[in-house]
Amino acid sequence: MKKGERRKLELLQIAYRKFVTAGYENTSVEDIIEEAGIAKGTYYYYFESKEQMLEEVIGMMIEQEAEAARQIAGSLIPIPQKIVGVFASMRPSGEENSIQGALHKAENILMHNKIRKRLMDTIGPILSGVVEEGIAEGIFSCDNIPQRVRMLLTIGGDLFDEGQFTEADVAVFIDMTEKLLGAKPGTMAFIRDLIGQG
Amino acid sequence: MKKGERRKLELLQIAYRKFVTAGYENTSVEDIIEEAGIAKGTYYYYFESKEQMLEEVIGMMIEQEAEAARQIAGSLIPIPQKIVGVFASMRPSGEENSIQGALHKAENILMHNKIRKRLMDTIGPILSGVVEEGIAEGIFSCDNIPQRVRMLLTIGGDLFDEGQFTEADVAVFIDMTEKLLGAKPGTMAFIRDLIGQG
Amino acid sequence: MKKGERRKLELLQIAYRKFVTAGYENTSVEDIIEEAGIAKGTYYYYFESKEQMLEEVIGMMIEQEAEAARQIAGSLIPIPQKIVGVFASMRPSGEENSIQGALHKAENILMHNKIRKRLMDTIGPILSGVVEEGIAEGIFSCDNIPQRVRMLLTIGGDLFDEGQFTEADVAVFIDMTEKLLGAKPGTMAFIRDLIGQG
Amino acid sequence: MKKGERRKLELLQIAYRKFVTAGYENTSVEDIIEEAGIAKGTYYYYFESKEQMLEEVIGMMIEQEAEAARQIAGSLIPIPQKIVGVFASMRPSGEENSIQGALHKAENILMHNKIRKRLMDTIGPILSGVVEEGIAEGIFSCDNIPQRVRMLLTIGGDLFDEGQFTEADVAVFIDMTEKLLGAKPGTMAFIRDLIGQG
DNA sequence: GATGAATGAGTATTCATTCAT
DNA sequence: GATGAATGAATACTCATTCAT
Repeated sequence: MKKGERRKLELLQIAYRKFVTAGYENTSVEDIIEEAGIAKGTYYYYFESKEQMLEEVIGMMIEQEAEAARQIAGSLIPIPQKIVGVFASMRPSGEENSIQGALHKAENILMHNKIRKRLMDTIGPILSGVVEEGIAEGIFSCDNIPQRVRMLLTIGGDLFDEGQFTEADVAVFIDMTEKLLGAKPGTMAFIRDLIGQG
Repeated sequence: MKKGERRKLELLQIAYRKFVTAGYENTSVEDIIEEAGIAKGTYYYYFESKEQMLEEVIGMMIEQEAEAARQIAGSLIPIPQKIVGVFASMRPSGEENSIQGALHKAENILMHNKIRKRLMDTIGPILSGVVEEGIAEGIFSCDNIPQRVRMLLTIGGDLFDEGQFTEADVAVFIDMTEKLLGAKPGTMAFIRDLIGQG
Repeated sequence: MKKGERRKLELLQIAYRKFVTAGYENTSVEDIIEEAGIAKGTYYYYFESKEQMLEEVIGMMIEQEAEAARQIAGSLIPIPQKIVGVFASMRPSGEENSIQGALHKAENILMHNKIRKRLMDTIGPILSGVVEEGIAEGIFSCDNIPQRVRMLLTIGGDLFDEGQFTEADVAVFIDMTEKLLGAKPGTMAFIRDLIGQG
Repeated sequence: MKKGERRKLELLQIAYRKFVTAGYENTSVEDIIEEAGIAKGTYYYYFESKEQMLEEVIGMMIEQEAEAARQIAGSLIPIPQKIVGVFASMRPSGEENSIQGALHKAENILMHNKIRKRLMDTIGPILSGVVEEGIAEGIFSCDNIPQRVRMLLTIGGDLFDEGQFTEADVAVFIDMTEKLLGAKPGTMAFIRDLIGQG
């Protein structure tokens, strides 16, 4: 990695943290360069505009999550577990948990939505692949896979992103997943055990 | 209606149109008063701030849609039709159709999200009532009604609000609705006929 | 007192409290009428402008303090005590003590200065009278009485208005007062006992 | 001096003149940048806010006057002349005389007071030093020097800042200064000759 | 005496972006 | 690669005052 690339990456990471903490709109270019210790001009040497930087920041995030999802999809664990694993890969892990909360503050809707959309495009196909695999194995049985996957992702996002869901929510989600994919009742029941924190 | 009230209503309507057309953030107070032909001071005589005005604008919209939904829920049409009707009441009608498209431009996410949330709180209970009625009549059969209704609304919003959906989307939506509510296959099939425009 | 007069007085008192608490500039006409429970128009029925109201408020305060000073000057207590008494009459009493602190907040300089000036014009002559009386009695001995009184008031104001003064301040003040008025050393020493709180 | 520094200084000087002529509150940022021929953004590149600029303007003034006072205090002229010289250093000189008048217009109280306070803190110690020197030489004789100096400055400010004082004022001021510092009568009498303009 | 709707001039501040060096 | 001085459009909000009713 060249020197310039490293600096760009550093800027992206600083920006990511700021965007996600304070919101894209509330983070000024000034804020970013101040923390990075560089001059205004330097910033615009690396990025065309603030908005374009946002796209790169999001691209970086997405790529990480997509990579994790692909790993899971390609692994040897049971299909239902893969489904859940792919979902989980979309959720910020560890220390970023606090960040996730911030992602839902009113000021972050713009970023949140952009992420949502691109996540749908990237994770969607991966998940569809898993479902197809499940159909081949006889675990699932359904048509219109992309459409069903989209619904799954939509509801999953709505439910789990907020970080606030009840047991009833989970129960209904399990029920719906099974029915949507045409799985035997109980196929996805193990989800309930995975989700403790709520 | 008193003189002041009429003017306030007029301002709300102008703002509504602007917010929805150009986005909340891209509409300046200046824009609004210019069209209304009033002075800055007059604007602030009626509204504490631009943001508070947004809340009132949204409240106005919601109330209209909720009223329509209540009418439908209270009417004598078949339960499945009521479900669809309530959904339909959430969609802007007639001339506002062009507006609806705008509601999804990136600049409108803030407003869009505020509306979404409040719609969920207002329409949700009405829809739940209809589902309960359906259960009483033996048409539906399910538990955790509020959770299921929420999912229905989430997916419905995602699908239909954008104004872009395919036949496959509708097919899956019908399938999912029936399964989510525990209805006999075909119960909601008539939806397909209602939706022609896409 | 007619009805209108009573209302005007009430407004003056509300304004006085607000001006002195929050500062003249930070008190809007709105604030005043809100507390008084009257309409904008009514306010302007009683006062030409906000500034003119300030003059009336100050006039009211001054008149009260001047009256107290005149009483003391006309009483039968010893001359040195009269001097001190007149000084004391300028200081807000009792519950207004908290107010006095506020009178020195940056926001109140305008009002504070206006008061200072008018106090000088009103209390000055009264104090001069007392000094002349003291000269007649042989307690004091000096010329240019108004000038000396002015200095006394200036320093007294600077020292005591702030509410922050040390023993050394008082000692020097006593010394200076005696010398300025040509009194025997110790004549004003009793002041020290009067001032305990600081 | 770097390019940026020069421009900042230029802005400070323009602002100083405006503040002092028209008053701080009556001078808009617009007024300043218009005369400087720069853009809004440039102004805020150099100053965080208008208020912070005021602080810098005052700091600049104070530093000049303090420097003059220090020179006088460190020179070889007789002590009484030093006292007067230090006082004189506080008064704007030459062309700024017209400015001085303006400093007392009602609109300038805020600035005036800020200056007064900081002047007390800066000039006070210098003057105290001179008094101590005088005591060492046997010209003065007193305790509580800082307190006495403060009174001197307070009265001096009240008297001379306004630019309006009579012979009687000066006579009493001389008398008081001598007594306050414990000097022999006549020690400061030369002041009378220095002040001709009134 | 009293109302309250209407005015509109006035102002500080933000911030992404550019470009000569 | 890097700097940092300069830009200037954009904007929400305040408030004393007026006047028809």
